[in-house]
Amino acid sequence: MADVAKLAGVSSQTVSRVANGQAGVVESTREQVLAAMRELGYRPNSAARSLRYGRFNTLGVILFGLSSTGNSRTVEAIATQAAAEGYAITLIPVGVPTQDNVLGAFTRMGELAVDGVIVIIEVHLLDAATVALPPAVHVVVVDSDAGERYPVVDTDQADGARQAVRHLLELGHPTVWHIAGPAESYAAERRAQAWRDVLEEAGRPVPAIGRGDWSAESGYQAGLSLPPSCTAVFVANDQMALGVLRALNELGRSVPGDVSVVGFDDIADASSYLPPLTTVHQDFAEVGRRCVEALLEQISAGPGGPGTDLVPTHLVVRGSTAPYRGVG
Amino acid sequence: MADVAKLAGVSSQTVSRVANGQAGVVESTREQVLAAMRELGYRPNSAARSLRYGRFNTLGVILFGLSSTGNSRTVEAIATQAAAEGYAITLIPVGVPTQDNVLGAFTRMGELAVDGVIVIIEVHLLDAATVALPPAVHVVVVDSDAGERYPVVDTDQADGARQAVRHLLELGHPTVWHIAGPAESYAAERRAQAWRDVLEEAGRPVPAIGRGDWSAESGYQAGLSLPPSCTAVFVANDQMALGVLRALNELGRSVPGDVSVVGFDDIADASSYLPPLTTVHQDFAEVGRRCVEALLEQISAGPGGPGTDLVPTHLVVRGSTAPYRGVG
DNA sequence: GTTGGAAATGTTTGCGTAAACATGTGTGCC
DNA sequence: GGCACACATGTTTACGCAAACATTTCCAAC
Repeated sequence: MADVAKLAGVSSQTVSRVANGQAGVVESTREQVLAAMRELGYRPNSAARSLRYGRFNTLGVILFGLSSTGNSRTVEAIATQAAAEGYAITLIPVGVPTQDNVLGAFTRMGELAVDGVIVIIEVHLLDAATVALPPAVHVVVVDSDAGERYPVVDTDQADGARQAVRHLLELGHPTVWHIAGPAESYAAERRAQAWRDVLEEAGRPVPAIGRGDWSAESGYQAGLSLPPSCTAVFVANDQMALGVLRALNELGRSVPGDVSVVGFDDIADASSYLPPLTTVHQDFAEVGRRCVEALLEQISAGPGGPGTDLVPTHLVVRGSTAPYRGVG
Repeated sequence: MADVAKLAGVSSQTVSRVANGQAGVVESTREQVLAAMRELGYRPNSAARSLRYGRFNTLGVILFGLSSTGNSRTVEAIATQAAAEGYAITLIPVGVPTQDNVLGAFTRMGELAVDGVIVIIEVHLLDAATVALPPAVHVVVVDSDAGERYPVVDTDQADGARQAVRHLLELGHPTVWHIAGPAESYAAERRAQAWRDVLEEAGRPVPAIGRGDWSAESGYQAGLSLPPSCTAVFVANDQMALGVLRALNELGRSVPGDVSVVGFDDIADASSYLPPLTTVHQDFAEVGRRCVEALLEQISAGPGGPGTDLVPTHLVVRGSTAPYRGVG
């Protein structure tokens, strides 16, 4: 900056004024400064800026993996929204979700140049990590049950699951099987709980639950274990549903002729499955948007109380569900 | 820091030494300082650190979208590798790939606190943006043809495509159709070129090319246009291949009985398609790893020359390809 | 011609950190 | 006992920027 000032024949303060577009600089001076900036390839040092202002204009995102589920779409929405608000996004991936790793991520985040943190992570791991999170850091949690400690933005998992199960019951199926996500996942548990609730409310038998790890392969394995009496399955995400479709195909049971299948997420590919998958649409973009909003609100206005902001879901009916016509 | 120093009854310099784990601090003093740090919830200000050191320990990643193809896996690998090296990742998403937006991203990146930039973006858009990128910023490009200006890390697209097409020819198919990605994509063009080359070398007819936009839906559309004479298709990515499988299913042609299909990417779901997809495996993690390595090398040792670092691919044979048995 | 005041520009200062240098404080050796 | 030397700790300074305050310049009104 000093070099620019010297070349333009002005003080560094004037350079600063020009750089920030402040008023009170005469046009001719401004021109000279801009010319000098160009000549020297000057760009402001954001570290010094941050130091001066006490803010980084950066948000941190702690997450497990981008490959899984809709995480990547949420992150993308967060990044887009943050960019629109003049913030950058810093990613802290936690490879294997051990407690140590999560603690490490929080510690690292504490040392990072961020004004706030969005946590996309299962909360039981968060418990232990809470201690490590500096109290001054603002936090918003996605998809978790931290409602008592932090603001939470979440998809309305329970409602989506209810819609899915009711849809199958309305088609006449005597009951609905369920292939859940990992037991450690709060989202998986809520979907499973809603499934159970609807069945019990309707006075239907509650079949044994299946489990997968969100991957198509695990859905395939779980699908192979479905009994012949099963005519309707609610699968906790689309990728596992893909595996279930494959399993049913190998078992010689047609979808939706013999078995109806509903997924969850409405990923882009779901409409191209064989058959196109009936599934629960999640608005990942909206979740990301609200996260950023809530976090910025918190940063500017101080910590808002905990609480949960639910983003609605809706069922998308495609070709994988059909009326009940008896056990094949 | 000053508060910590006062509480511990030492100078701020000693606090600094403790914080950085430097030698030359007696155990008892160190204990006191650490205690004071804990009590005050002290955490070092990274802006000041960056200002002092002239480095940010942050890498920027410019990209289109995380939802597409293997981008998210590459980004994840980049983030993981960077974290291992003590660097954080800042994401700069470019929503719609217009030239303006790309320029904007580069400008923003120039103002951001990053030591280097990894660009995951088509290079024809990069051309215009090059001007805007400050010369002092280190750059590594992924999956593009910037080989003459920047170091490039890339999957060996051409070799992967060759393996795919040769596999189909070896199965006895008279020729191989191709459904390519968007024409603007360099990766898509290289895969298409390799497909054409292999057919021409083998003296086979080169059918008209199909096109999609990488999405399953576009693959479905392209798949519907395949002529009855087609017995083998090489699809430029797995998601489009999923759409092709659906199209062939609707057309009443069996895979692999009537038509063999090969994809590209080997995404996790591909093994659960109906039938499980034969595809070209890309090592996204390795690409991410090498990117970070190359960039850090550049940062520490000065600009390495341009050039391309190719990550090998290999064919994974599953259930979607079978020997030729005449036109169904 | 002087004076007042607004506008343009310059100077000082501090943000939090760590390198470089300066100052203690003790230990061992002659 | 005195001296040298190693080691622990304190003081000064600069990193790049911008707020706060200080100064200069210029014009208008009398």
